[in-house]
Amino acid sequence: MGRKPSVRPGGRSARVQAAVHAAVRELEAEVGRPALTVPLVAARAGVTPSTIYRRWGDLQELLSDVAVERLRPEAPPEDHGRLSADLQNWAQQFLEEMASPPGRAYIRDALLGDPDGDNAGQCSAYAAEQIRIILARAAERGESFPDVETVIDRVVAPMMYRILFRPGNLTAAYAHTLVCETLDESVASR
Amino acid sequence: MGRKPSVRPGGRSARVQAAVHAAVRELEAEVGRPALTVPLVAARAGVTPSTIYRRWGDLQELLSDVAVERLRPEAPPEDHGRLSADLQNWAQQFLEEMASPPGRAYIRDALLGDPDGDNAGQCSAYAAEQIRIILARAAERGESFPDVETVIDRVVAPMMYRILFRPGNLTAAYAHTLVCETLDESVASR
DNA sequence: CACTAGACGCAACAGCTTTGCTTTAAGGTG
DNA sequence: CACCTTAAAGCAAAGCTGTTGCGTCTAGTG
Repeated sequence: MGRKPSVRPGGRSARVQAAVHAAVRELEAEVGRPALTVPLVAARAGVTPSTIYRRWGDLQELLSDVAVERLRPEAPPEDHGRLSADLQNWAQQFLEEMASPPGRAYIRDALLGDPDGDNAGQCSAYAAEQIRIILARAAERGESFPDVETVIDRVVAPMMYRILFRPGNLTAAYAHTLVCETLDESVASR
Repeated sequence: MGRKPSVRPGGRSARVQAAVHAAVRELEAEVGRPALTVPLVAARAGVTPSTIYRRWGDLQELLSDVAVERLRPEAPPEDHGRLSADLQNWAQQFLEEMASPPGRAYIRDALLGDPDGDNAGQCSAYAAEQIRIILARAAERGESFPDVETVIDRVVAPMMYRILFRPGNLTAAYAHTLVCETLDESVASR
């Protein structure tokens, strides 16, 4: 890849990057995603279109970048004192966020303009990190707990699959069930 | 939506649809996906570009249609006489097909030009149907078996999640483990 | 302080996409 | 079977997007 993060961190390039990202977010809110075009974004950002084409390649890759940024969790998961509560809470928030129309749009964007699957990997890493934190807390408390991969396979993956491939029918109860099943088994296996 | 399947089934429309789909497949093999353009496809299909734009909207939606067609299973899953063998076999074939570079490309295309998530739903339905057949056979044999949703959550979803979000590291052994865990539990729960 | 290299601006061009209008053909009706 | 209605395809022109070569500028370097 070697395009996006290798930007000459402090200076003109950084300003351009920030201006373009900001322009995308503004215009997305103003005119809607389908009406976005590279020249439009460029004009808003005070940049020439060719700059965007050279740095990002096309609109999809740019949107992919912005989407990943938006999918980054802003804070570590809340601490409710118990693994089950932590995980239930996190899973339900995650589902709510990701299953909402804007959430879906971001996921799709992140996946789409992403030839190397780098941005998608980033999204997955965000979720994994949040889960790691939750499980680390459980470890400190002396609770038994599953490993990160198991939680991803049993909780995150099913939710994502449904979000992407089966629009509709996504309830908090579904997340609840997934977490319960995962934890029951992890306890049983000890 | 009301664009694709509502075509006036028999006649010119159908011929055009077939010609365009065929043109996409041919050109995809000849010049590669990134070089595909609407005018190019139109020329090969013996159609004017505006026809494609009016019927499909843009190249992505057209590719999405073609991709879904390619992801449709050609035959019912093989019968190996035992649920575990049937499911193991199917899961490994599925993973191999979907995780391959062309498989990934089709999945991405199918998801991409798909505003309503209609095509994605179709993909999911294909997999569900194959699983349903496998489980129905198990039922006939008197074996205990999980339900379709469970298999999707425990086997299909984790594979798809990894394919989409974590490029690399997809082995047949992974599919094997997923199936084993799913079946063990379903047996234990009886 | 001069130097090098990467990034942006500018401008022109090629090609895609859109759109109004016309023509064709499918399916229904008397 | 001929006619009528209507959806879809052809055509052509206009607008806009995406591409590329070249000159300029800024940021890091010796």
